Amino acid sequence: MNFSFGKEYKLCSHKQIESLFKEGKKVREFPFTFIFSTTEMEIKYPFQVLISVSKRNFKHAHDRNYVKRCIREAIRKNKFELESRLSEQNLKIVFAIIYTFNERMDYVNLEQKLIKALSKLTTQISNTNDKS
RNA sequence: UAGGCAAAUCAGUCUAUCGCUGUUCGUCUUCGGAUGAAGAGAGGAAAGUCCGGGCAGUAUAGAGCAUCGUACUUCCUAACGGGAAGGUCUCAUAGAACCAAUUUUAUGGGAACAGAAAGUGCCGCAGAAAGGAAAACUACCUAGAGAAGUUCGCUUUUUUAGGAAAAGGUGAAAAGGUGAGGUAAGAGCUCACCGCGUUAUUGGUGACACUAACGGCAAGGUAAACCUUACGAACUGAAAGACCAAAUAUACCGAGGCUUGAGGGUUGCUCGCCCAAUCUCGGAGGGUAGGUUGAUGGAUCCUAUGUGUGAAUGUAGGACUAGAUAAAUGAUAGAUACAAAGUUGUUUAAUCAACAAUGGACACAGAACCCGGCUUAUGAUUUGCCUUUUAU
RNA sequence: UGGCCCAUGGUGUAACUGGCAACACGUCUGGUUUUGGUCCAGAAGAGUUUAGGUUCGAGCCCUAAUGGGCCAA
Repeated sequence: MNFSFGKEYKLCSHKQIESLFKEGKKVREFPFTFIFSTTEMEIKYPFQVLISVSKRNFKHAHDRNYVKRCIREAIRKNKFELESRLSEQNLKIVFAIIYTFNERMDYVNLEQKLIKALSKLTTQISNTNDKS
């Protein structure tokens, strides 16, 4: 299994981000908010992700960096279910993770929450895809 | 034991698993990359953005005014509002000179510390009077007039004119202080000592200091009020700038202009100067939204040594490649060094001490062109000084 | 990255050259009313975001910090 989580997974395109926030669908699962949409862009892996931690909730840069690191780490470990499901349906998506809580969490705690949230996201994606 | 001040040091280390961003080398390649190995990867404040400089672009024809900043002296520095050494003033504590005023010694702290005899403003309430010194509420003195008492000497009191600025009272502040003489009463009116000012000698690079003579004492405070004086400041800011690639609209509307100068630039203004015709300004629109560079070896750090009181600096030797860009150093598990408390054991009649084991903390905080400072945040250890409390 | 501004009762705002921190709404008490509202009378509630400094005296002047907001790109 490949645990790597490099630059290819990062959503960097300005246009994509703008359209994502305009047209994307929201899924809420405390303490995260997901915004996702499908894409026709040529990307290597089934998804690209954007992680956002608000300056409003964390004043200091080191706190924001810590939370982002933890989220990255958690996704890196738990991306397979999402990846496999997407490749089954031959879908490519981009999504943003927004951390909406205003306190730091332990990594263990955060990972559990994220797993739960990711599973919710996967079902949502497949649902919307079925409808369309 | 706790706190404060000053100075110094460190900001854990190792292993395993899975990862992140560059670099070098090898292999493969559809030349886009892929993959393996090696090695590198946040700070003392990276922070605040409070100053200064480098660097870059524009300008360079300047002058005056305005604006902003700095302000004891000398030095350090690329530069500074930073630092060093010194001077002066001031505060606290303790002591000395008989009280006071004032002076002085020791220790420790603080100072935005140029000018208030260039000018203007302000100084509420209180107070007679708050700025050219001025005035008489209580109280003092002299002279005139009146009243009452009388032992006919005078005493008390009212009022008028003057003297004086000493006492009381007001205030943050009433302008030299203490003592003596002097006087109707008083007063630097005079004298002694102290303080203050001016001038001069001497010492010091200088801020200033010492001494002497003279002045009789003016010149209240406020410049973190305007201001004056001296010195300094061209503007912009790496999202600067340079290059490559991609894309498009030398189109449309309005105003103005053609060397007799529209307009633009030059700091805010004035003058002056410069540029200026397929042009300038405004409007409404179209396209792009990538990459490379700038950009990490430097006013760098360490050691030795010379110069200097010191900040610094000369010489010699050695050391050092973070370079991300929706923004990299992480997560999990374990071990371990060092500090304190605690627990257990040994020793002991018991406690202390000693020894051994166990146990056991990481605060503040994340580079964004780079440096020098300042400020603020903060864990631990060591040294020195000061203060408080408790115990002996 | 660079630049600018603000902070005053529970809320929204005043306070001029430094000289007793004011107003409205709200709150509380009493009155009027059968009761509530309206109305009338009265009261409480702040030491001006924090810490220093200048000054006789600071909301105002100066310095530093804290929090909040805005602009350029």
